[in-house]
Formats: sequence, structure tokens, C-alpha cells
Amino acid sequence: MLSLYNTKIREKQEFTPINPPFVSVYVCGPTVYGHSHLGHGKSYVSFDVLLRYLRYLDYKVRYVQNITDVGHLTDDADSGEDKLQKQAELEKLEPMEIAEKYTASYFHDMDELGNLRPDISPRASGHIPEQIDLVKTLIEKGFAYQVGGNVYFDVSSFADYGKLSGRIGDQQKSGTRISVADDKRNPRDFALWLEAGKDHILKWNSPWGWGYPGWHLECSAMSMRYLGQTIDIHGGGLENVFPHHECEIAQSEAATGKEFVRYWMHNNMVTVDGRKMGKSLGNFTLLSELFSRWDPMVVRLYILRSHYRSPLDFSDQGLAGAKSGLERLLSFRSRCGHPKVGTSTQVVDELVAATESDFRKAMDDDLNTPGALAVIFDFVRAGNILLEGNISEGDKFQMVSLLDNLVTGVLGVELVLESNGGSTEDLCRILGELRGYLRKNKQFQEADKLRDSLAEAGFSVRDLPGGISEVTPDL
RNA sequence: GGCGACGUGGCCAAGUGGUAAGGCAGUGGACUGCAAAUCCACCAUUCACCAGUUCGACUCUGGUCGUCGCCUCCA
Repeated sequence: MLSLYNTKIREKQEFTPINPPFVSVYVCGPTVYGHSHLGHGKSYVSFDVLLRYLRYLDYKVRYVQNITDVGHLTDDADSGEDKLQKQAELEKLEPMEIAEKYTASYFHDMDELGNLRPDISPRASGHIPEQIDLVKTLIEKGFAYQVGGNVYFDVSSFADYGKLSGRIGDQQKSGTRISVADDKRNPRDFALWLEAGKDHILKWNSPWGWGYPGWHLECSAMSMRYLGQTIDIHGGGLENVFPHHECEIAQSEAATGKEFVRYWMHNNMVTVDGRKMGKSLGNFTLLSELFSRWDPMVVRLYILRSHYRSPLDFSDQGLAGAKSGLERLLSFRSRCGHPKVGTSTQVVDELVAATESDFRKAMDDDLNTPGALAVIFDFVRAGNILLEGNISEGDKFQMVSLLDNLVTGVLGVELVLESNGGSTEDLCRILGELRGYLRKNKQFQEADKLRDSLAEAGFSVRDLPGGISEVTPDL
């Protein structure tokens, strides 16, 4: 039975969807005004594994992840400067060109990491009418008020405000650095709709004049549009608990009178020397930069080696460790080859069954991927021992299926190296045969020269007993 | 000031009341023409520190120290 840590109650809880087998999942997507860094990678890999595991458990999941292409401000509430607009000015492009460019970049990086595409990737800019409707409803129901061209949510009208984050009282430091907009009734009130200044490019007409939606509105509006008023799981980064998710709850529940989200899931940060990786500190490493030095699957495995609710401290040493680990998995997978279905022995059947059962136990426990990986590594050791002996195609097939289901299927770690139409694989086989032939004939100099050349070109050679050699491309 | 999280071997990282998973690195051995891979063995009497509860605590309670996140957009 899957249990998930629910931020709402701050403990693990058995997961039961509202309408099994259907599960609705909403995850806060990126604001597309820059390339993705490792922090984005960790977050979206974590939720990708959630999705994959839910599907492995035969749930029918609808996964919505927004693209924020409007409405977030750069810093202070009074500057009124849109992030996208600012970036557009820097790059001398239209804001929508910026959105398009970085949306493409985001999807490219996520594809590289092996994340499955969301079922729906709604753009905030494409859902302005829904957001305006939501604001109207909130005004009608007395949860929001208009001041000039601005509309604010009246926090005092919603008793549960602050419940998720535990910020109930008024002890928060507020207005120390931000100049609190003085037309608010209460400093804690947050904007639903803001009047656009003269220079504001991204703006829409509304009952309150030309403006743009508040920072938190889009997720509520799009979540309700595609997943209904109450959703099963809402995910996001830990830093979004307050204010973003708190505001989403207030808006949504005030408007519908129903519970907005049943399970709140938050993933922890990537840190660098103990400090949060992020835009503001400028200490981020872009995924594209990582991919130039490490195979994307190395990065993925690196992320999965720690729990999603633990911070991940970025280090090259950690990545190197992940690389060695991945090589171990790849090497085992490659030793199994491409076996055909057949009868398998009891020993292998039992090993495979026990592994799958232990793997599920780890994953059921709030997606314990480090634990699940430990189970896989134990399996690989046992499998390697079996491969030393003479095992049948059927046995190998069982083991390969397990790897494909769990490691590739659930964890999303691809274990078959891409080759162009199989030609690389064929060449490796032929070169392996050649080295085997040379060794058999004790032409060691030639055999070693071949091995050296292959190493230079980025291939490893493994000699097996019986004069057989294998050639595999390096990571 | 308020809310919250964390501190496990050289590095990374699970475990959360019954006597420390796994990965990386390292050491010794087997195998090998040599290497690599693989396998075997070794590698924390101990889980920041101090009290307490308990037959028993890394795991619960209280305290101390240290680190970090959020309270401003951020995955």
C-alpha cells in the first residue's frame, strides 16, 4: 500500500484516490524566462517517479503541469516588472518569444532526463478568462475586494489561511524590505489582479481594467479547469509552501467551498556547499552544462540516490559516484543481452519475485528511491553470480524484464545505450569477436592494440571466460 | 522574531523501539596472457552532544551545540 508524506498533516499517510483507479496530479511548472538548472531537474525527476510509480500500480493518472509565462514579478511588489518582460528587454525579444524559447529549452532538458511529458502543459497566458472568472467569483462571494484597478484576496475572510505552512499568527516579519502596497486592507492580503502600468506589455482587459493576474491565480484556475475542484495530489518545491500554495488553497477553497487538494507533496532543494541553489544566489548549474560533462542518466541516478524530501548537496564527487553506479547497472544489463522468452528456473523466479516485492516495499514508503536502488543493487550482485554459471535464455529474460520494469519503467533510468539503428551495437559485437579471435590465437599485441584504440575512441572491452570478448560504449 | 527541516563510516545515503541497507572510494584474495569487469573477504561496538523514558534507543521525550530552508519571485 502506497503511503505518501502529506505536508498538510506533516506525516505519512496511506494514499487513496477520490475516484480509483483515476488519480489527478498537478505539479507547479517552471516560469519560462531562463534555462533549467539542477534544482528544476531534481524537482521534476522526483514527480516523474511519482507518476511512473502510480502508473506501475495501475492507476490511471492525469498529470497536469503548468508553464508560467506571465504574471510573476521580478522582486518588489511595487516595481510591477514582469520577469518575462525583463528578460525580453535583455534579449531584445518579445515576451512571448522568451516564453517560447525557454519552454522549448525546458522540455528538451526534461526529455534528456527521461521525464515523461505531462498529459497537459497549460500556459498561464492561455487561461486568462478562467482566472478572471475566478476573481469574479471571489469578489461575489465576499472573499476579495477591488481597489482601483487592483483586486486583493481578503485573508481575514478565510479562516484556514496559514494552515498549510503553519503561519497562523501575525508574527511574520512583513514589510521590512518590501514596500507593502498601501491600498491593501491588510498587509497579508495578496493580489488576485493587478492594474498594468503604461509600460507593461503583458496585459489583458478585465472588469477591473487592463491588467494581469496575480502570482498565485493560474495554478488554481488551471488545476480546476483540467482536474476538477478537488484534486488528489498537488506537488511543488518546498519553497512554494508559503506563500504560493497557501494562497492557492485560499483562493480555490473560498471559491468552491470544497477541499482543494488531498495530498500536498513537496520536494526539497538542491544545495551547493549547504546553500540553496537558485537564481538569487547565482550559484546554479544549468542542466545543459551538466549534460555536457555527464550523461543525463548519470544526473538522473544522482538525483534518485537521495530521497525527494532530503536536500541534495551538489558535488562532482557525488556525480562521479552515480556514474560508477550506473555503469554497474549498464554492465549487468549488457551482460544479459537480448534474451528470448523461455522457461525459467525456480531460483531465478524467486529472486525476481523477491526483488520486485522489496522494491515495492521501498517505493510504497513515500517513494524511497535510495532504498529501492539498494534492492536493485542487491539484485544485480545476485544476477552477476548467476551469469557466471550457465543460465538459460528464459532466466535471462526474467532478469531483463525485471530491470526494464523497475529501473527503466519506474525509476526512468534508461539502461540500453542509444545507438543509431543498432549499427553501434553490431559493430561492438563484431569488434568483440575480433578481439576474442586474436586472444584465442595468442596474438596479444594485436589484441591489446585493438583494446587501446577502442579505449581511445570511448569503448570498453571486457574479456569473458572461454575466449569471448565484449565491447561496450562508455558513458 | 515566527514557522519548519536536518546533523549516520573517507564521500554520498537508507533505516526511525530490538541490536547499523546500499552506492562510491579503499584494502586483501579469486579469476585473467596482462588489464578491465565480475565474485569473495575486510571496511561505523556506533548513529552531533548531554540527560530521561524503556528489559532494550540511531529510532521516543527534554535540553545543548551546529547547519539549512521559508517568512520577497524562485523547483
